[in-house]
Amino acid sequence: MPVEWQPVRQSRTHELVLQSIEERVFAGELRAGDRLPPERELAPVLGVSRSALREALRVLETIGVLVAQPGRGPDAGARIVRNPDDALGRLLRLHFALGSYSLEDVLEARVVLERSSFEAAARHASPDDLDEAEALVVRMGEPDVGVPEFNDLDTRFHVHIARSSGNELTSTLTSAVRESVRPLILRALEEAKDWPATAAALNAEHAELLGLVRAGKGANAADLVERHIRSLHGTLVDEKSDRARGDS
Amino acid sequence: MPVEWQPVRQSRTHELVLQSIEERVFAGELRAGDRLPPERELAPVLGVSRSALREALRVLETIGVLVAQPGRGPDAGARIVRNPDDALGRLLRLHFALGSYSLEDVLEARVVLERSSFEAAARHASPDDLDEAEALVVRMGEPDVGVPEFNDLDTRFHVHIARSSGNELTSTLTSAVRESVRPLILRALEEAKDWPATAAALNAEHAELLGLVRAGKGANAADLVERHIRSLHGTLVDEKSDRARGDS
DNA sequence: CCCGATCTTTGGTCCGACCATATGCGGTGT
DNA sequence: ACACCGCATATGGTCGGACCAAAGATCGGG
Repeated sequence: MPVEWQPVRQSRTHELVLQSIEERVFAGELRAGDRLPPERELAPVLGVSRSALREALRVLETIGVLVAQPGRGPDAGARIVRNPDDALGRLLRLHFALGSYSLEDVLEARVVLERSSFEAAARHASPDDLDEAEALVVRMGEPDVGVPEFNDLDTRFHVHIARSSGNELTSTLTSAVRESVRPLILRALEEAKDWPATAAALNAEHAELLGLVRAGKGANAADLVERHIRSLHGTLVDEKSDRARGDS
Repeated sequence: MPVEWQPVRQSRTHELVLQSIEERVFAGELRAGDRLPPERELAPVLGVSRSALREALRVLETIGVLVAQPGRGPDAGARIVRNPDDALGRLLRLHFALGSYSLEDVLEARVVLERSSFEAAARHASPDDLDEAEALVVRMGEPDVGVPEFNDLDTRFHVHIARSSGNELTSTLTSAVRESVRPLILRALEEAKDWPATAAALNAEHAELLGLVRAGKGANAADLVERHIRSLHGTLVDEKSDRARGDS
């Protein structure tokens, strides 16, 4: 009796439909790019109403496994896709907002994931990847960048490095985790005392990071990105407690 | 022109509803435990049909942010909750099945996450946590455990350590990533030549891991869990290529 | 042969009804 | 007074049918 009892509640037909479609995915019968039959055909085949079917499809859509387009032609209808990033991002954002994760948890996760990303990027990144990252750093270094754009570029820099590490999963996770704290970072940057100096300091680290990756010094890059992230999150924690005091 | 254009397509009312509810969550107006108004009340307030509202609620439910129960009383209705684990697990399982992530990606992610988990657990785990982990290892060591139960206990051991690391986010990620390859590991174990020997070997490592965590030797535990995971995934890769040859 | 109006397919929405479930209330018998 | 049984009610879940909107397909006219 090691496992706790858990509610059996089945009934809900849209879950059965979901299960049925999932099985096809697991069995490899449904692959990315495949089209599902039109709702009006599939529903009676499965023996459910169109509403129930639609709720199952909506679930698959939020998971990033399906997209639907009205109209006619090869691109219309419900298609199986692989787009986990938005789904994961939304999931983490909401749960972070609900307090499922503390800021410290996010910090540690970022450190762990991005250390790995930078280490792998130092080995696997292609010249094109590095050039693109370079362009982001250059843009961030220009004096006219506002806070929102800087935040956007910063996110893209970190995510881009993760992407060029060659690991889709960790890059997706990195992107999602970074996204989940984006509003916090944005507000922290907005309230920085001396914005140009802050931006310059942050971007100097970006340039150094990129240099280390380019030189193949993965271990050094990992250490630096850990410091980079920890210092930024340090200001966030202060910010958060400030706000807590202010709100109370 | 740094950012790519992206489709504007709004229209879909259930997405607007979703956005509206999300905003309340981000603003802190909706917190875990809160109840939403009944669908029949909320829909007209938002100016949408009940179906559209329901599809939005379904999205929130699959994200693990909402649960709904029929009936009457304080537990009935739609409630905000924090249950990211199932949602994340399903997401990764499906995307892994669709080939969004390679087995190597999952391997690296597991290594990175679990190294961190074991290192943190060596510092933060409570005696109760360790005792529970101990019970799992003991059970895994008994000779009558079948493959499915062993796989289940193994999963729970790794997830339990992650939980006791004190980091909700990495433990959720660990659990989800481990879940996504569960069927593969299950099949690999089932096809092991000498199952009792395999189980004993694996569990010896579990016992050693637990000992290191108990002794506070986080770095050693991290190294060992990395070897532990890599060796297991090594058999998985073989298994997968075997199957690829067989299926072709 | 090209262009535009119209048709057809397909997802998106709405409405109204009914079903299933679980609580709350009230009546009834002891 | 208390226990039990059954009905009312609130709530999510499902169903069926209708209509709307988008976008390629089709066909007719120039």
